[in-house]
Amino acid sequence: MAKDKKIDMVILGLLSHEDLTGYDIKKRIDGAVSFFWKGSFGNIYPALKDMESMGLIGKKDTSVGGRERVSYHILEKGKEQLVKWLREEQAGNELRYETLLKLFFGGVQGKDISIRNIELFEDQIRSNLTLLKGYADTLEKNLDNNDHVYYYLTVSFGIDTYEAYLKWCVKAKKMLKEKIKEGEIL
Amino acid sequence: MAKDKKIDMVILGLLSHEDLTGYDIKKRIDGAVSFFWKGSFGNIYPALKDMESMGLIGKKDTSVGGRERVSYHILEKGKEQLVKWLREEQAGNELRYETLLKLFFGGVQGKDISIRNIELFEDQIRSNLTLLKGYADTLEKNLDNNDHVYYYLTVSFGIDTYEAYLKWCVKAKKMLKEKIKEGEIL
DNA sequence: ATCAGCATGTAAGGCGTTACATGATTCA
DNA sequence: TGAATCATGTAACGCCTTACATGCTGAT
Repeated sequence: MAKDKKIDMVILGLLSHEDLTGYDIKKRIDGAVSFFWKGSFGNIYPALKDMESMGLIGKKDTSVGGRERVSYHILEKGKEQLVKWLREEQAGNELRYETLLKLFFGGVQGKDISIRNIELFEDQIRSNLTLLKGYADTLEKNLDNNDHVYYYLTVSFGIDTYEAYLKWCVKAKKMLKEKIKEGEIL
Repeated sequence: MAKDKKIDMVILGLLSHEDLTGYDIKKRIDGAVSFFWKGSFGNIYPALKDMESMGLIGKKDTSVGGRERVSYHILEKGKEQLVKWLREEQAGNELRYETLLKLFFGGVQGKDISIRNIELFEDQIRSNLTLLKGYADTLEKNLDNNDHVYYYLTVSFGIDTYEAYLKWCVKAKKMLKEKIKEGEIL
């Protein structure tokens, strides 16, 4: 009974679709997954090693010329663990919004800083939104592929929430401009 | 030049409003802040100790009877650090949505599990939403207090995004029911 | 020739969670 | 009397990030 480390689940999930190298896995995570999960090499390679030794995944040397390349594929035991995790009726959803933290404590200085922080957040969200819409366009084209439906749903979650964020930004800036009256310095 | 550990900023922010014990700080974080930031005793007490030794905050024994009690208050140097952080034009906003991770890999088994996971998410969001609306009601009553405006904005961020989540849940369940045709087992 | 991208990995350090350990007070 | 809440803290462990270290290949 392993401990269900989340990066393991991400890797198993990706490998359930196709064989991948550690480097590939990183690229996949940095793609459409990145807005709801992250991974790093220092994270991925050790996980790969562990799961291989536990018999969850298998490896194959796919080196080309002098360039080292190790591809991993999922094994039966790995698939079982993946499904077990999917069936568990609990999910740790966590957000850490430094922007909100700063806003929460915005009162300690002038409102300009808070407005500026919201604008920075807006910019960040807007560019993420563009990326997500790009993914959505591609996915929409073949929703007959079951897997694409699942991908599309996560992407549309991102789009919907980011759009809600942007609406909130407008409202928040307006409220700060109207409601905060300050005889402040700094 | 300290390292801007986020829990330090949370504590400095809270102490900028009122003197608090470690226990109080935990309670504050578990309140309206909890949906965008978390903290634990094993996190808070050491941070308090460090910041006291660095001269960012001061402590006072406020024991009552035999019950030990240490209250902390913010010092000038602590306030400077807080403001410095607020002015930094970058914010690490991170979400880790296990629900979305599970959905992303939903294709490896039947859609029922994915629908079930969305329903569980919905329940979780709905009860959080009720709490947030409670906070919002209280805060709305005196928005003449500048601090309350800031609190209100973070709470309304939560409400707006949670409402967007719920709308997405309806859409996602519908799409899974319509689009996924499976001759699958298990 | 050089730079970007492919490719693998380790090491140190940072941060946080969980569990443990202890004890007082208040209220039913 | 016992449970809940107040209150402080430590220790072990787990996980991840960052930086480092190395080397090949393909395109300009």
